[in-house]
Amino acid sequence: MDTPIINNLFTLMQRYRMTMRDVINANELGLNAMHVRCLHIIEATEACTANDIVQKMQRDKAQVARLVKDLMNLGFIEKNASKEDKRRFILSFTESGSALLMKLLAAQKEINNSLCKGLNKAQLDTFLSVVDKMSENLK
Amino acid sequence: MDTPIINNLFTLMQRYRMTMRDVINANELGLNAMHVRCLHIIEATEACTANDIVQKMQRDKAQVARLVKDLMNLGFIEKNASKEDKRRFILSFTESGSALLMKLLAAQKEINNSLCKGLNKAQLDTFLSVVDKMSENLK
DNA sequence: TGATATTGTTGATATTATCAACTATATCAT
DNA sequence: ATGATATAGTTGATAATATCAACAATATCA
Repeated sequence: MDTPIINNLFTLMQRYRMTMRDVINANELGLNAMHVRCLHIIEATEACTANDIVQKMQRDKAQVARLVKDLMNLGFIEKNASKEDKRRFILSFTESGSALLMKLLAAQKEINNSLCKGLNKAQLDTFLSVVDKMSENLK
Repeated sequence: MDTPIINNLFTLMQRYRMTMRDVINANELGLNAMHVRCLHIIEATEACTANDIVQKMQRDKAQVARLVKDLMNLGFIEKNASKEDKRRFILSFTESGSALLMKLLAAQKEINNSLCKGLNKAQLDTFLSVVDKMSENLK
């Protein structure tokens, strides 16, 4: 049996997680990789709610609720009930959260750069379209 | 910030894990996804040892030791000390393990097919080389 | 208005991952 | 040959990630 494609992906993801963990540990915060992903999503999403994070990360809402709670307890974000829909809470950064975010964005960019080193645009485009097609195939 | 490539990969891996879990549950054994990956590696590796699995899965040896122990307790594999090096244990399938493997290989193949549906060889080749290059970049 | 759906929280638990300490065996340099 | 160092594997402790079910509050729709 020729080893399935997915194994190469497992290896890549493993390496990525380790790289990410090093960065996070280097900054010595009470955070893990999923917290960081949440922060990035909150930043990138207009009036982000917990449910937005659920959609974008494709994770269970229970998991997300806990990550958000942690981030609030750590004082990086706060939530306010939406005026249009009181079930929703809009997430936003505190001052210390914004400061943290700056650092994380810089780190993320650096990781992304080293990830893509030696690859040209055509390769990356093909890669991305294949990834998305595969996700679609499994939906 | 354009969302980093890795997010698309996270989504894909998540979908893959869910697909895999469905298949495994359908087989209704005391196994999880990592057990299944171990079995595949044992099958694909001549005189496979725990350390081979560690290398190929890029996981901690403690984690692998426990997965192997589970598989033995479930009666799917057995281990025998290598004659050349008594620290090593060669892993092999029991009869019921072989039977299980047949089913898992079929399932794996099916998943792999649906994963690659609608993608041509050139795309898949580029994809794989990019994945490997990225792994290399993070090493 | 009542039935149904959505958003988010919590409890319980399973799965996956990490690190350190340890045993046994092997290897290597002297 | 012996002692130092390295490797293979095990176990304990714990952290990180994920899943499912039950629930409260609010929204939507017939």
